Amino acid sequence: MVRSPCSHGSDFKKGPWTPEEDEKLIDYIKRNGHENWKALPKLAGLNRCGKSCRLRWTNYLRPDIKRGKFSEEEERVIVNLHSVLGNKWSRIANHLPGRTDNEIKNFWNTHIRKKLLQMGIDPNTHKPRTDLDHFLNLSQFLGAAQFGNSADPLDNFLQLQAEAAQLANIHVLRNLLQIMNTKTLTNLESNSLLGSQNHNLFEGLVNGDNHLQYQGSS
DNA sequence: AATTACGTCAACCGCAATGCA
DNA sequence: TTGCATTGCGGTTGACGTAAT
Repeated sequence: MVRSPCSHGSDFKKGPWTPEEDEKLIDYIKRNGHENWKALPKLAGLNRCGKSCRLRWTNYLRPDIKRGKFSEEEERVIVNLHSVLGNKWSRIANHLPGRTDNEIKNFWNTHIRKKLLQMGIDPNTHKPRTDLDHFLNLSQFLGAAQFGNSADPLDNFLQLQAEAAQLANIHVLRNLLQIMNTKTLTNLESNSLLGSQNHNLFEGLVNGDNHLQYQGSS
Protein backbone atom coordinates (compact mmCIF):
# COMPACT_ATOMS: atom_id res chain seq x y z
CA MET A 1 0.00 0.00 0.00
CA VAL A 2 1.28 3.43 -0.92
CA ARG A 3 1.40 5.85 1.93
CA SER A 4 1.33 9.60 1.68
CA PRO A 5 4.55 11.43 2.59
CA CYS A 6 2.84 12.74 5.72
CA SER A 7 2.28 9.28 7.12
CA HIS A 8 4.46 7.02 9.21
CA GLY A 9 8.20 7.10 8.89
CA SER A 10 8.61 10.74 7.86
CA ASP A 11 10.38 13.25 10.09
CA PHE A 12 8.08 16.14 9.26
CA LYS A 13 7.00 18.16 12.24
CA LYS A 14 3.48 17.51 13.49
CA GLY A 15 1.16 19.13 15.99
CA PRO A 16 0.18 22.74 16.59
CA TRP A 17 1.67 25.42 14.38
CA THR A 18 3.88 28.11 15.91
CA PRO A 19 3.46 31.81 15.05
CA GLU A 20 6.83 31.65 13.27
CA GLU A 21 5.66 28.81 11.04
CA ASP A 22 2.42 30.67 10.30
CA GLU A 23 4.39 33.73 9.35
CA LYS A 24 6.64 31.75 7.00
CA LEU A 25 3.67 30.13 5.31
CA ILE A 26 1.71 33.36 4.90
CA ASP A 27 4.77 35.18 3.65
CA TYR A 28 5.58 32.52 1.08
CA ILE A 29 2.01 32.23 -0.24
CA LYS A 30 1.64 36.00 -0.46
CA ARG A 31 4.74 36.16 -2.64
CA ASN A 32 4.42 32.95 -4.65
CA GLY A 33 0.92 31.55 -4.30
CA HIS A 34 0.28 27.88 -3.62
CA GLU A 35 0.36 26.05 -6.92
CA ASN A 36 2.27 23.06 -5.61
CA TRP A 37 1.63 22.09 -2.02
CA LYS A 38 4.09 19.22 -2.25
CA ALA A 39 6.99 21.52 -3.04
CA LEU A 40 5.84 24.45 -0.93
CA PRO A 41 7.15 23.51 2.55
CA LYS A 42 10.73 23.14 1.36
CA LEU A 43 10.60 26.38 -0.62
CA ALA A 44 9.03 28.20 2.33
CA GLY A 45 11.58 26.83 4.78
CA LEU A 46 9.08 24.74 6.73
CA ASN A 47 9.64 21.28 8.13
CA ARG A 48 6.03 20.31 7.46
CA CYS A 49 4.45 18.16 4.80
CA GLY A 50 2.48 19.84 2.02
CA LYS A 51 -0.75 18.42 3.26
CA SER A 52 -0.27 19.98 6.67
CA CYS A 53 0.54 23.35 5.05
CA ARG A 54 -2.55 23.21 2.83
CA LEU A 55 -4.75 22.40 5.82
CA ARG A 56 -3.27 25.17 7.92
CA TRP A 57 -3.77 27.69 5.11
CA THR A 58 -7.28 26.69 4.08
CA ASN A 59 -8.63 26.24 7.60
CA TYR A 60 -6.88 28.99 9.51
CA LEU A 61 -4.57 31.40 7.72
CA ARG A 62 -6.53 32.29 4.58
CA PRO A 63 -7.26 36.03 4.73
CA ASP A 64 -10.93 35.66 3.80
CA ILE A 65 -11.78 33.42 6.73
CA LYS A 66 -14.57 34.67 8.93
CA ARG A 67 -13.86 33.77 12.52
CA GLY A 68 -16.11 33.83 15.55
CA LYS A 69 -19.50 32.44 16.43
CA PHE A 70 -21.95 31.24 13.82
CA SER A 71 -25.02 33.42 13.47
CA GLU A 72 -28.52 31.96 13.74
CA GLU A 73 -28.92 32.57 10.02
CA GLU A 74 -25.77 30.59 9.28
CA GLU A 75 -26.99 27.83 11.56
CA ARG A 76 -30.31 27.63 9.71
CA VAL A 77 -28.50 27.48 6.37
CA ILE A 78 -26.28 24.65 7.61
CA VAL A 79 -29.23 22.62 8.88
CA ASN A 80 -31.17 23.08 5.68
CA LEU A 81 -28.22 22.30 3.45
CA HIS A 82 -27.33 19.27 5.55
CA SER A 83 -30.83 17.92 5.12
CA VAL A 84 -30.28 18.09 1.37
CA LEU A 85 -26.58 17.30 1.00
CA GLY A 86 -25.76 15.19 4.05
CA ASN A 87 -22.20 15.29 5.39
CA LYS A 88 -20.86 17.08 2.31
CA TRP A 89 -19.11 19.72 4.40
CA SER A 90 -17.16 21.27 1.57
CA ARG A 91 -20.32 21.73 -0.49
CA ILE A 92 -22.08 23.25 2.50
CA ALA A 93 -19.07 25.53 3.04
CA ASN A 94 -19.46 26.80 -0.53
CA HIS A 95 -22.73 28.40 0.54
CA LEU A 96 -21.20 30.08 3.60
CA PRO A 97 -18.53 32.57 2.51
CA GLY A 98 -15.63 32.75 4.95
CA ARG A 99 -16.48 29.48 6.67
CA THR A 100 -14.39 26.35 6.18
CA ASP A 101 -15.64 22.80 5.85
CA ASN A 102 -13.72 21.86 8.99
CA GLU A 103 -15.30 24.68 10.98
CA ILE A 104 -18.78 23.74 9.81
CA LYS A 105 -18.17 20.08 10.55
CA ASN A 106 -17.02 20.93 14.08
CA PHE A 107 -19.97 23.26 14.62
CA TRP A 108 -22.34 20.56 13.44
CA ASN A 109 -20.88 17.90 15.70
CA THR A 110 -20.64 20.06 18.81
CA HIS A 111 -23.74 22.25 18.56
CA ILE A 112 -26.31 21.52 15.89
CA ARG A 113 -26.28 17.76 16.30
CA LYS A 114 -27.15 18.04 19.98
CA LYS A 115 -29.78 20.65 19.32
CA LEU A 116 -31.55 18.48 16.75
CA LEU A 117 -31.44 15.48 19.06
CA GLN A 118 -33.03 17.57 21.80
CA MET A 119 -35.72 18.61 19.33
CA GLY A 120 -36.44 14.96 18.66
CA ILE A 121 -34.92 15.02 15.18
CA ASP A 122 -32.41 12.45 14.00
CA PRO A 123 -29.45 14.56 12.81
CA ASN A 124 -28.45 11.95 10.23
CA THR A 125 -31.80 11.54 8.52
CA HIS A 126 -33.51 14.78 9.62
CA LYS A 127 -36.48 12.64 10.47
CA PRO A 128 -38.18 12.36 13.86
CA ARG A 129 -36.32 10.17 16.30
CA THR A 130 -38.00 6.88 17.04
CA ASP A 131 -35.24 5.40 19.17
CA LEU A 132 -35.93 4.24 22.71
CA ASP A 133 -33.61 6.76 24.32
CA HIS A 134 -35.65 9.67 23.03
CA PHE A 135 -38.90 8.31 24.43
CA LEU A 136 -37.22 7.45 27.70
CA ASN A 137 -36.02 11.03 27.95
CA LEU A 138 -39.51 12.33 27.32
CA SER A 139 -40.93 9.96 29.88
CA GLN A 140 -38.34 10.92 32.46
CA PHE A 141 -38.93 14.60 31.77
CA LEU A 142 -42.62 14.22 32.36
CA GLY A 143 -41.98 12.06 35.40
CA ALA A 144 -39.82 14.69 37.00
CA ALA A 145 -42.46 17.33 36.41
CA GLN A 146 -45.58 15.45 37.46
CA PHE A 147 -44.69 12.49 39.65
CA GLY A 148 -46.55 12.25 42.92
CA ASN A 149 -50.13 13.18 41.99
CA SER A 150 -51.47 9.84 43.07
CA ALA A 151 -50.92 7.89 46.24
CA ASP A 152 -50.31 4.75 44.18
CA PRO A 153 -46.89 4.82 42.46
CA LEU A 154 -48.13 2.33 39.85
CA ASP A 155 -51.01 4.65 38.91
CA ASN A 156 -48.56 7.48 38.50
CA PHE A 157 -46.30 5.39 36.36
CA LEU A 158 -49.08 4.21 34.04
CA GLN A 159 -50.48 7.70 33.72
CA LEU A 160 -47.07 9.09 32.88
CA GLN A 161 -46.49 6.40 30.31
CA ALA A 162 -49.73 7.24 28.57
CA GLU A 163 -49.01 10.96 28.63
CA ALA A 164 -45.48 10.48 27.38
CA ALA A 165 -46.76 8.38 24.49
CA GLN A 166 -49.34 11.03 23.65
CA LEU A 167 -46.77 13.80 23.74
CA ALA A 168 -44.37 11.77 21.64
CA ASN A 169 -47.06 11.26 19.02
CA ILE A 170 -47.70 14.99 18.80
CA HIS A 171 -43.96 15.55 18.56
CA VAL A 172 -43.58 13.06 15.74
CA LEU A 173 -46.52 14.50 13.80
CA ARG A 174 -45.13 18.02 14.06
CA ASN A 175 -41.72 16.90 12.84
CA LEU A 176 -43.28 14.95 9.99
CA LEU A 177 -44.85 18.14 8.72
CA GLN A 178 -41.46 19.86 8.81
CA ILE A 179 -39.82 16.98 6.98
CA MET A 180 -42.46 17.01 4.25
CA ASN A 181 -41.47 20.59 3.65
CA THR A 182 -37.76 19.75 3.63
CA LYS A 183 -38.48 16.94 1.16
CA THR A 184 -39.53 19.55 -1.38
CA LEU A 185 -35.98 20.89 -1.30
CA THR A 186 -34.51 17.40 -1.62
CA ASN A 187 -36.61 16.74 -4.70
CA LEU A 188 -35.41 19.94 -6.28
CA GLU A 189 -31.80 18.79 -6.07
CA SER A 190 -32.43 15.19 -7.07
CA ASN A 191 -34.29 16.39 -10.15
CA SER A 192 -31.22 18.40 -11.12
CA LEU A 193 -33.10 21.64 -10.69
CA LEU A 194 -30.23 22.99 -8.64
CA GLY A 195 -27.73 23.48 -11.43
CA SER A 196 -25.56 26.55 -11.42
CA GLN A 197 -28.26 28.68 -13.08
CA ASN A 198 -30.66 27.76 -10.29
CA HIS A 199 -28.37 28.42 -7.36
CA ASN A 200 -29.98 31.79 -6.80
CA LEU A 201 -33.35 30.15 -6.46
CA PHE A 202 -31.89 27.62 -4.02
CA GLU A 203 -30.13 30.31 -2.01
CA GLY A 204 -33.41 32.15 -1.80
CA LEU A 205 -35.21 29.10 -0.54
CA VAL A 206 -32.54 28.42 2.03
CA ASN A 207 -32.04 31.95 3.22
CA GLY A 208 -35.49 33.41 2.90
CA ASP A 209 -38.33 33.43 5.40
CA ASN A 210 -40.17 30.37 4.33
CA HIS A 211 -41.67 27.27 5.84
CA LEU A 212 -38.80 25.03 4.72
CA GLN A 213 -36.80 25.93 7.79
CA TYR A 214 -36.84 24.16 11.09
CA GLN A 215 -38.82 26.11 13.63
CA GLY A 216 -37.70 26.98 17.14
CA SER A 217 -34.11 26.01 16.60
CA SER A 218 -32.80 28.61 19.00
C1' DA B 1 -7.13 23.84 45.92
C1' DA B 2 -7.11 19.55 43.52
C1' DT B 3 -9.27 16.41 40.64
C1' DT B 4 -12.48 14.85 37.29
C1' DA B 5 -15.71 15.42 33.50
C1' DC B 6 -16.99 17.63 29.59
C1' DG B 7 -16.91 20.67 25.43
C1' DT B 8 -14.42 22.69 21.74
C1' DC B 9 -11.66 22.82 17.80
C1' DA B 10 -7.12 22.43 15.35
C1' DA B 11 -4.80 18.96 13.24
C1' DC B 12 -4.08 14.31 11.67
C1' DC B 13 -5.13 10.03 9.00
C1' DG B 14 -6.67 7.37 5.28
C1' DC B 15 -9.42 6.93 1.33
C1' DA B 16 -11.37 8.89 -2.94
C1' DA B 17 -11.05 11.82 -6.74
C1' DT B 18 -8.46 14.07 -10.10
C1' DG B 19 -4.58 15.19 -13.14
C1' DC B 20 -1.06 13.88 -16.01
C1' DA B 21 2.52 11.36 -18.51
C1' DT C 1 -5.86 2.67 -20.74
C1' DT C 2 -2.93 2.42 -16.94
C1' DG C 3 -0.34 3.74 -13.05
C1' DC C 4 1.61 7.11 -10.24
C1' DA C 5 1.50 11.68 -7.87
C1' DT C 6 -1.09 15.12 -5.92
C1' DT C 7 -5.08 17.24 -3.97
C1' DG C 8 -9.54 17.17 -1.63
C1' DC C 9 -12.64 15.41 1.65
C1' DG C 10 -14.73 13.45 5.76
C1' DG C 11 -14.04 10.92 10.04
C1' DT C 12 -11.48 10.87 14.11
C1' DT C 13 -8.21 12.13 17.66
C1' DG C 14 -6.06 14.57 21.24
C1' DA C 15 -4.68 18.89 23.51
C1' DC C 16 -6.47 22.47 25.85
C1' DG C 17 -9.74 25.28 28.49
C1' DT C 18 -13.60 25.49 31.56
C1' DA C 19 -17.18 23.83 34.65
C1' DA C 20 -18.49 20.79 38.18
C1' DT C 21 -17.48 18.17 42.23
